[in-house]
Amino acid sequence: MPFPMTMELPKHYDPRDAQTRWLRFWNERGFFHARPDPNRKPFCIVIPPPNVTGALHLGHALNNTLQDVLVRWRRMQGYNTLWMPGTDHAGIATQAVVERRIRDEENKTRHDLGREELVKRIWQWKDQYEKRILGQLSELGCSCDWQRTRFTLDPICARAVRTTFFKMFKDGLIYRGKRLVNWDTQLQTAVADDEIYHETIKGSFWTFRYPVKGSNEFIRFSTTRPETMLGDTAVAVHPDDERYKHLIGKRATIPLVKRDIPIIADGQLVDPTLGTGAVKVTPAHDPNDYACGLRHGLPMINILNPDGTINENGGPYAGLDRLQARQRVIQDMEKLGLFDGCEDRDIDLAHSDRSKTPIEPYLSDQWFVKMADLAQTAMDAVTDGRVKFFPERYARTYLDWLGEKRDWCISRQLWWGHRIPIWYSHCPESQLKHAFAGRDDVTWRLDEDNGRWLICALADLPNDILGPKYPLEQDADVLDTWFSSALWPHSTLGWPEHTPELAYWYPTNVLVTSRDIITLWVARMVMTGLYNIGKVPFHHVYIHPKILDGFGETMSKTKGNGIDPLDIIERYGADALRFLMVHQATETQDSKMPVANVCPHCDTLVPIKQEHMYMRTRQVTCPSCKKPFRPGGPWPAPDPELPTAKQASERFDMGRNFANKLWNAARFLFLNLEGYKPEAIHYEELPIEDRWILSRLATTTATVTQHLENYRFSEVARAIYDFTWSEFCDWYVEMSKRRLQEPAARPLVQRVLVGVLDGILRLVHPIMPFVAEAIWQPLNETAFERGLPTPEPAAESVVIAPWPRFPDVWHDAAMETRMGRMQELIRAVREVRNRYNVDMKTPLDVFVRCSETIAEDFRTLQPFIVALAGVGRLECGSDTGKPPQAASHVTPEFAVYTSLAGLIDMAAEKVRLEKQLAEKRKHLQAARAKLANTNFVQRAPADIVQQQRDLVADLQTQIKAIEENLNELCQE
RNA sequence: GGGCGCUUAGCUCAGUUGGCUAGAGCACCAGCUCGACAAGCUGGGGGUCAUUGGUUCAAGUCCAAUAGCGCCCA
Repeated sequence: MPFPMTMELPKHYDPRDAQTRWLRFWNERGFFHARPDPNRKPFCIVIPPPNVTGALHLGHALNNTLQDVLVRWRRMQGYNTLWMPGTDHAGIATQAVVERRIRDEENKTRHDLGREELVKRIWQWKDQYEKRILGQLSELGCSCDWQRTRFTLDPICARAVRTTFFKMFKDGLIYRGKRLVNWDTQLQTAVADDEIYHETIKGSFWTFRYPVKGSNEFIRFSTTRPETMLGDTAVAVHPDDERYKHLIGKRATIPLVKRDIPIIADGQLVDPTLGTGAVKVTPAHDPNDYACGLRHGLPMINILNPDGTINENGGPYAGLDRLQARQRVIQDMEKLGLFDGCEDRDIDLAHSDRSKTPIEPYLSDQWFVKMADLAQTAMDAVTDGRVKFFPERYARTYLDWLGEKRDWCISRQLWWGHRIPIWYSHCPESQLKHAFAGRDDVTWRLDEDNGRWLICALADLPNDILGPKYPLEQDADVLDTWFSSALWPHSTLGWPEHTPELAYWYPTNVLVTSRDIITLWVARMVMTGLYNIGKVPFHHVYIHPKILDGFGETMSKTKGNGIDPLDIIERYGADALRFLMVHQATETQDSKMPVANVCPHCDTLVPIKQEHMYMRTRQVTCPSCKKPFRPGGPWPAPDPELPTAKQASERFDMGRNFANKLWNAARFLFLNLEGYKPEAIHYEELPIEDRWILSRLATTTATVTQHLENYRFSEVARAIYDFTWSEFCDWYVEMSKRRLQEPAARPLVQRVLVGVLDGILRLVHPIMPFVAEAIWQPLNETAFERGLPTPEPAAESVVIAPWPRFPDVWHDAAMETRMGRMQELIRAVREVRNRYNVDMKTPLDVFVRCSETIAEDFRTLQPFIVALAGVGRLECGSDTGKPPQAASHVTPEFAVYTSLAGLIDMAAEKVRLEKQLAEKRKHLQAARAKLANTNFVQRAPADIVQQQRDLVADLQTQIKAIEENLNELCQE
């Protein structure tokens, strides 16, 4: 061996080793920490803060990988890059999880524990999960500035929340009002519309009668919720319904509570063709009735206590649970002879996502933010282009929702969250003026409904600040989580302080999120950003697809079809996970990810079936080793008898294999770098193959950069993968092998190999940072000075290496054509070899008929053709003939004859050629038909027409050649 | 009910502004341990681009309708 090995990498890439080693290195060097520096261009992303409710899932892996790709790329481009990490307290979700645990483990409610103790417990939960989540992000390779990690309840965020509330209150944007809310009687809080789900249950539809006052008549109506009769304040009929016209304006009596209510006409609420055509109206307990109540100015009678029992308005039914009350109401109406029957019916019933119990529509006091002006400013920001959505169509979701300008209910009856900074007092105003004289951090307004003061303050007010006679009472509720999330882009940067960070990085550059929170979160961030700062929070919003399971269902813990990113990292490596995430991030489609259980005994992947979901299957037998295991799922405890499977998906093979391929390409280089000397390359002096790979490298780099700019992540992954594997490894590395053995050629090919690898590592780093660094570091030891066209000392880490850019002139279409021809020739010979089962050790003689120019090219490339196709004799030229007993392959530019003396199967060869001939003739016919069409020739662009003409000529040549070959075969 | 997507090879997906003989990974078939890589190499088979109609010289790509699937809003 003329050149001894210099350095040998292990045969396989070891993701675990790379992850631990380089993560530590990056953190030690502080690459991810950023400080404002007016001399540099800023780039900033704030993380969509994950909930501390639970650990991260694959959706988070996708979301955060894409952010990290952008951040690592921009950092390499020289931007002073800040990725702000943090977590969200997720009010109701987290409180519900902790409450449920306490119920399960200690059989206690939050009321048993008390507010202080419950909140303490939730903080413990938060600490545990925040740590877990940040750890997961870190293992994923996220290059966040960990020193700046925020939490939506921490003092910095709290100050922003308080300041915003105060400002809005002062500006009259926050008010107290009644609202029909979705009441969760178990958790005893209102839940948002997006926190409920609908389920069809078997219910009943009862028909009753109310006597009409001052007549012998009755009015009949039907209901699925008889107990709400206690809160009825009207009976409505359709204004055009002849059956009831004479009753409109009269009154009916609710016998159970002896209340007289009007019979009203309402064309919106009543469909005269349904049921009896009369509808009881309970404005305080039904959304449609509520709207009707507003239209007609009806009283709204709340009949429920917060726990779902009937309150004092229910008269004799007070204290009963609503379902008990329902039965009593039915019985009592029956006793009165006013019950007219009951039928079964499927009812679409809203349930709380948090407690899984049925929702009660419930009229309660809540705090609201007026949306009219705020929403308009946020809409303007998108319509005038200050905020742009990628893909564009999502702007519509945003604008449609904001356009409704529905006031935002911001109060939640919870204990976990930002307490509403409002204190109540019944004191005379003079008392307030006296107590708060000269203070601009306190403001108040009269609550006219209750005749008391609403006092809002920036800092907590002591209860006795108004003196012993007027103790202050703070509102018990907390703010909607989204209120603090809405401030995230500026609160994390230190607002309301005028921090250098805020001045430097706000507005941030892009928000990366999923489409389901465009309205809840994105819209509100824009509103508050504009309101507090006067500038949009970010210029771009990139909406990425969702990852579904193999059956097209969203992954969730309850279904047991989710995958823990750490399972994937452990099995395939973080790079593999990241690569797949980027590869899946296409513009339009959600992507399905079939999930499998990994047999804990033999490591076989056993696909999850739909019937396994929701823990319906407790035991699966491995089809391979026949041993039983428990499928992965949200099991409450380990099974003492059965091991539980981890989950995986074969889809990640692609990423793992790619990382390994890149690793091995590097491994090959390291085995061949002995004697490497950095030196500038001179493009004009390079041989074809070098110019070709540089052309491909330059093109790929430009393509990747452009796709990144447009958030076309999938294309980025694809371009890098194809270039690295199908061009660099499959062709250039193979071609380099002989040159490395030639002392004269070796220095140059080493430089190009190193230079291209260096470029690949930089391109791949945002997607697969660990493998990139794991190669970059040893490369720094063997080839510290490198790069094309002029070598330079390498950066100490690929993380801070400059993003590649190559001269435009390197892109050379002609060179790519020439190499393409060589590849086709080699493939043609290989195909013959495979077909006749001739191994590579047996050289085949090859004859090529082609133009002199092409022949010259082939002669130049002859060493490669010989090596890669296993060619013995190679003859090319315009008068090269077909030897006897040869297989042929015809292209528009050349015909290849591979000599198969003694091997050829004439009949099989003939069949093959005839099949080809038929195909070519078919295409020729199609192309001719096009050209025969005068419209085509006249109206299509000239180059397209010419293209067709060329195609016809090519096909004719090929057909002629095939025909000749066939003739000759027949004669042989 | 309103809106937004999707339907391309057995599976999972690409296919930028209409201009190819429609691509990839996995799976499948055949061959290969040659000092980068079997997590690999070489070659192969496999598609009425959901259906119908329209626009166009030209449609997987644009328009409309139909069917199925998904999401968001009410």
